[in-house]
Amino acid sequence: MSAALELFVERGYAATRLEDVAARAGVSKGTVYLYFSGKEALFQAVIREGLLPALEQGERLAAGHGGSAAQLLADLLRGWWELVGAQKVGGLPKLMIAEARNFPQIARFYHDEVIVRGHRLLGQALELGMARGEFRRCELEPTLSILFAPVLMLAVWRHSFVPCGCTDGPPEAYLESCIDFILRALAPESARGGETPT
Amino acid sequence: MSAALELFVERGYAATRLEDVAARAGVSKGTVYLYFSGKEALFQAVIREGLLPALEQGERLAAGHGGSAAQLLADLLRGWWELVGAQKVGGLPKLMIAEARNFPQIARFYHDEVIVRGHRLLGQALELGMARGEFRRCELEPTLSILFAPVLMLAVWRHSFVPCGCTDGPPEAYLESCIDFILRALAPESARGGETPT
Amino acid sequence: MSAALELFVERGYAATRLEDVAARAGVSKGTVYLYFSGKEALFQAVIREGLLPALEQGERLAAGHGGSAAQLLADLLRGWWELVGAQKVGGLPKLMIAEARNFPQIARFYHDEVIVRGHRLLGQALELGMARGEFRRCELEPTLSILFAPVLMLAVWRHSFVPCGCTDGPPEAYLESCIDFILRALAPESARGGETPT
Amino acid sequence: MSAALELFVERGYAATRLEDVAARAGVSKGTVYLYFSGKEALFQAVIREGLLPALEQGERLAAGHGGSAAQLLADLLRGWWELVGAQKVGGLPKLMIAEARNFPQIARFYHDEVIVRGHRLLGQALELGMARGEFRRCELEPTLSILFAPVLMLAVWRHSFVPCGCTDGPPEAYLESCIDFILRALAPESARGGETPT
DNA sequence: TATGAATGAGGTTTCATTCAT
DNA sequence: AATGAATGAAACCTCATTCAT
Repeated sequence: MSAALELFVERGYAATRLEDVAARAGVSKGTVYLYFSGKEALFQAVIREGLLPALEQGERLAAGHGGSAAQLLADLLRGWWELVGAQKVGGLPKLMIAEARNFPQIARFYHDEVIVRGHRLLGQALELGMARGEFRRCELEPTLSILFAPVLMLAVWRHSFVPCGCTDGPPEAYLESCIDFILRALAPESARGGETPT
Repeated sequence: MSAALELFVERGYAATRLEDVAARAGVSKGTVYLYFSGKEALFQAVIREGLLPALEQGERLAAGHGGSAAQLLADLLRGWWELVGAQKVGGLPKLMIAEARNFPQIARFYHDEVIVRGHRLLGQALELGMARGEFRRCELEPTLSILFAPVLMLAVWRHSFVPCGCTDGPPEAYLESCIDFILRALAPESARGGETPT
Repeated sequence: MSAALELFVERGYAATRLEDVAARAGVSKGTVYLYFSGKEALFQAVIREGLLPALEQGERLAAGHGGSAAQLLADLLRGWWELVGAQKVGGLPKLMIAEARNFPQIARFYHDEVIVRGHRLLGQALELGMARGEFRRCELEPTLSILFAPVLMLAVWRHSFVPCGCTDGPPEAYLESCIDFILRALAPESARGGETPT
Repeated sequence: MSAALELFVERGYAATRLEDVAARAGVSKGTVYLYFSGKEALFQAVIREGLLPALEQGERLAAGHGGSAAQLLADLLRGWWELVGAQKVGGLPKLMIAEARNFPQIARFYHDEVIVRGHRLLGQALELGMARGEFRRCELEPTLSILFAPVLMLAVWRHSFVPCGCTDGPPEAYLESCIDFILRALAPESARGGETPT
């Protein structure tokens, strides 16, 4: 499954040959069929079992957090990067983006069990911050999508343009820039001089 | 080429059959070979000729803009959405993310001619804002990647999860939330009460 | 389809490779898929279109017949042998016997459209003979199955044991022995001295 | 071997997976190879050891028979049905018909050791009847094939069309009809009024 | 210019067979 | 004696590509 994850992320579903997966896993082609009923089942397994452990760890982190909302938010983003973004499973977002329309069922699973659950996690930090007055009041849903987009894109980039030699895509060091950017955007209205002009 | 764009975006490169491209274009399979030497050449053409017109229009818009930097930035983002994100070419980012590693040459072209050039365009607005004191001072490159990520992700979403029935993906109205979010994050330091805590 | 018929009859469905069918037909493997959606569809076509023409001709023969019932019956059997048994389609009974359980739907089609219809044809001759007093009175259905069995077996033999060098399988001359045997068994009771002892 | 017999008869040689044979026999796949050197050897064993016991019993029955030739013939046919046709080995004729051309050596064995020997057995009854004047004089070989065809077909049918729901194929009750039919056809010429017309 | 029949390399999948345990 | 994980040859099927019309 680790070999399959790598190759699916590298090449996409259709361009990945089961024979290559087997070779990278150090077994023969037929052996793959002992454990997965076919290519699609292997894909499902890769998706389903890829991110759930990281999510659970994230939920534990949130539950045991004692600092400010800003710190919790920052820690969640840094934790996500360490546990997901910088790992092999960090390729899953790219993979799901690429294959969602070809596997709607799996896409819905990923949406419901990963994205929604991840938003719920970040949403707790956001609500906490708003309740405490650390953050300005804002709508939960669009804000969550927006604030997570840069760090998500960082992971997507690592598995698409970066390996092509386009190294000036988002460098990893910019994770801190993301966090800074996000926290500034969430700062309370009262602390600022004027409104945002359009 | 329009048919090819649609299908490549929907299904990815490998899963798109030339026969389907031909069928959607209303011609026969052989006819495709009269205009493109093969599948890869068709893919190249789709990528190369997809976004350049929109970029040029964006550059014209920037050149003739007379308002504030914030307005210019907002107009560029809105213009990108109207001309690119909401159009069929709005699927190109998803397509390039999915296929970059399979076509490194094309990825580099896309990076150099689309991404870098797009950043240069947005960068002008950013620099203008910093020079005028409308925006706080910040590093150009990470900030550009970060501020464009949410709206880029909006387009990517439209072509991956949204067609799978995951409708709570960012709706178009959230474009304005993006702009608001970005402008808040770019607001000058002096206008704010405290530093961003970590 | 002619090549497919030959090979299916020779080797059975599972042991026939599509590539061999293509080779015998003088085309390439892929060409088969232009005309049939797969192996099973090819099999269906072979069965469905194999015997119907011969049946129709048999029905025409019966309709225009003016001789005695015995002559009609004999002509039908001889005609069946010439048009079916001695031809390539004469392998279809063997094929259907071998594959019926693997393709129940096709078996039912064959039963309804070939066997039942064939029995109806022979049944006309039998009923005519009984009405005229040429044949003794007997139940239609078992008698039809019984009287057709020897000539059917002759065709089955030709495509199973005969090609294995078991040449003392029924030769074609034995068709006349069949007819003689059958007509004797159908002779009126009154013409005979005693009952059949058991 | 019992499991193999069932499955070979049901599905044919090629479509039978050794794994299914093992499963139906309640052992593992590897165990089959402890007793048979491979699939073909298993097939051979099934054929070779399937019908010989029944034949021997038939020969004993003939040796100890004291009744009329007609009674002997009828008893042989009834005995064959009970011991072979109605048993699992009754599927062997269908199996051999289907696979003869794929296994010519086995086909010749079956022909020499089963068919020829069976004909010899029936032939004794036929010769006895002709010598006694119970039966008309006729050529031995074609007559044997012809008279055995209906009851053979009954067994073949049981394993091909009947399991497909084509129940109006030869019902088993028709065994007696067969015997009646055969004995009528074998009745002496002198007992009949006229010749068989053609 | 446009077609579509034909091709064959290459993919997924099956399954007889082996062998260490 | 029995197992079952592993193998790889071979089958079915797809589809990019060609070419005569």
